[in-house]
Amino acid sequence: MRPTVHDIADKAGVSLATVDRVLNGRPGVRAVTRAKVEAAIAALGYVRDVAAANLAKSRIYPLVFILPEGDNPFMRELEAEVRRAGLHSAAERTQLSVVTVPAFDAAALAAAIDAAVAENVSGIAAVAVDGPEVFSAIERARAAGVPFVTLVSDLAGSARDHFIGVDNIAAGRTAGSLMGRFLATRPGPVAVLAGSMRVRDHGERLEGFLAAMSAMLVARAILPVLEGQDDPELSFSLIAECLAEVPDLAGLYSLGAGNRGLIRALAAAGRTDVCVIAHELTAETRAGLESGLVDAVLNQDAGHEVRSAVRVLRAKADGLPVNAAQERIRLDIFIRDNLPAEPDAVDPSAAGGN
Amino acid sequence: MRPTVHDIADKAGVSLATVDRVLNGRPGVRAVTRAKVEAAIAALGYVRDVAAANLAKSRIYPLVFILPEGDNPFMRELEAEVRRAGLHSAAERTQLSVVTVPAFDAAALAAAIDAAVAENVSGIAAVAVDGPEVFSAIERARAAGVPFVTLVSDLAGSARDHFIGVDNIAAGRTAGSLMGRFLATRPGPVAVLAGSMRVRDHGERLEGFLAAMSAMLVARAILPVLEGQDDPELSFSLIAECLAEVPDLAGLYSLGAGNRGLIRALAAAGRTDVCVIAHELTAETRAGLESGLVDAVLNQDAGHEVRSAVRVLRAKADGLPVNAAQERIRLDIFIRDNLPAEPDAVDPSAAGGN
DNA sequence: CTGTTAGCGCATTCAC
DNA sequence: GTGAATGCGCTAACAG
Repeated sequence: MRPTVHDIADKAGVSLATVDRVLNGRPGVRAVTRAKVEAAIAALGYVRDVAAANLAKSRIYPLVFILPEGDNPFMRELEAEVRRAGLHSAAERTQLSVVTVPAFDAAALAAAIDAAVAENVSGIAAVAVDGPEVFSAIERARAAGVPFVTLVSDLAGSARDHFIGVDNIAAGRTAGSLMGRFLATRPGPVAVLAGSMRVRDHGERLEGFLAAMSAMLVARAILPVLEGQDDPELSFSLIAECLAEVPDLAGLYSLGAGNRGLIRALAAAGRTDVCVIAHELTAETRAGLESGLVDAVLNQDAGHEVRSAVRVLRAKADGLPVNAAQERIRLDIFIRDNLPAEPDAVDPSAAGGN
Repeated sequence: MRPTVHDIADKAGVSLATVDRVLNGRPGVRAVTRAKVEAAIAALGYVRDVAAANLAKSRIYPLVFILPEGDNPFMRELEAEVRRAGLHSAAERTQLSVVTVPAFDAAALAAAIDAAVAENVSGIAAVAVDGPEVFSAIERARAAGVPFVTLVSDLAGSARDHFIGVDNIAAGRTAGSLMGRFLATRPGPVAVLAGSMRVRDHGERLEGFLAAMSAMLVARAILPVLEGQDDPELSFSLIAECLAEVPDLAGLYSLGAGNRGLIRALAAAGRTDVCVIAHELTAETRAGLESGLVDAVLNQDAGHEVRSAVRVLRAKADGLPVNAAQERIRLDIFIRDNLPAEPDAVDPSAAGGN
């Protein structure tokens, strides 16, 4: 049987309470006593039974996810994953909630962060918008002792505890590399559709993409970036216009959302020959892959991200270390042939996750 | 607060023990009493606290993984992942062990299965070899009440409870599709290196690959399959010979192991122009991607597979349902640009996993 | 500073 | 058939 607190209490010749104090780094223990207990812990190779600990402290951790509102399918999927995780979050003694704010709006995000802090939550995860208000709001949260993680789009240099999302520069590079290989020697310029440069993920993806394209053997013109605000309508008109103006367009990299509009414009123009690479596997991009209109989709798994955020925030709330390697979010590549089965009805009894 | 067994006992006007009996489907309860309790459970929307339940029944579940021996890097990684999972398996009250048997040897596998059953384990996961001995051994295990899952390579039609691994036909199709796109209009035949047709995953990958290649616009000759027995030396000579005999070889699909030999042969011949697609991200294939010798690697995450196997076997042992959608193993595509960071030192404190 | 005690939600003897 | 009592490993009042 593996050692318990009792064993270490016996071995150290102290009481359970004292063991608990040193185990949890609480004050009120003489240095010598502490040393004895720590020696016993080490000697017995004790590891705390987290389940039992959680059971005993029937504390619950309210965690809030702040996401952009609107019909960005990936964000809605993220929201759905939070709700899904919420179904069996009781087991981890967390209580998940979602707050939505206008997209690309730093002031609104900052206000939502402050509100969450005022509500005394145990942790905040947010899709970061770049802006000074956001930086200071994050600082206030951390000053108030509230753990904070950025989700999907990072804000390096801020006070956030952790970033949960893919390496967006590598994502852009991957897109560029695939685009180059798929196009091979075929001539023609490449267009890029972004949402907004106010979120860093879009900027980083563009950076990686340009780097990879410029490293290709075949030099290729990259048209000026189109900013579609992640809006399907705006994206539709931007792409439609681009297709009309650039008849020899060879490739299209969509590094943000608004893909519904993009696909509609391509279909309307009957341009199945353009090599299209988009981000996030949603109903739209999946249909695009299946119909052949889209060639590859780069994806980050929303479910993984949500679960990772929960784990990290809980760890931070408890002052425990997080294993960075474990929490690294992978960049998935999907083509028509490795599409996962359609996600079917949610099963609340589901646990863990891969 | 969410309802507990006490609440339902009160509501139903019975004792804790009775509640527990109906909760766990144990006999010794009158139909009327059972109905009352079930009504209370439904009314309160009770859901069992699994952590507390596990704590109470301090039972442990010995699970055994049966893997092929030898220096197949993917199998060794699988083994390492089992040990890694074993470090924090105490939390799930499981005790993991690994048994290795000669590769592609149905009789040895069957014997190992029987031995595990004799040791009275709570569950078995094995990389299945095709053969009648294996079928009957699986049947004996199941007859003895021991849950059984196939890992990596399935044995559909057998008595196994579940298969944990990728859809290998889709994997082959993906390889074929990528190969076709990467080669584009470049002429030349394609070679296929397999391990052995005695494991179904290799057969299925081949099937998918051939299907995708034959669906390509550009017809292309596929050379007869080379069987390298997952052995680096044998694979080396087969590939070296092939490269010598087929100077215009355009592509090479390695659907099994032995990639160290393959890469060595390519490097020796200086054939960086051949489009190479291989399986499993190991030190060899990673180096191949980085050096440009390998163009794409299809991967199944060994860590995910091990954790999935543990979850499924535990669920089966407890008679609980498994969420098939949750346990689906994805096929990862890696190219040079989306390679994950080198796995660093293992952190035993790590939990869960994505 | 340190120890005693009573739970957390559930499973399991053992009586009745 | 059913119920009372005890313990799983840990935390948290409350005493000393």
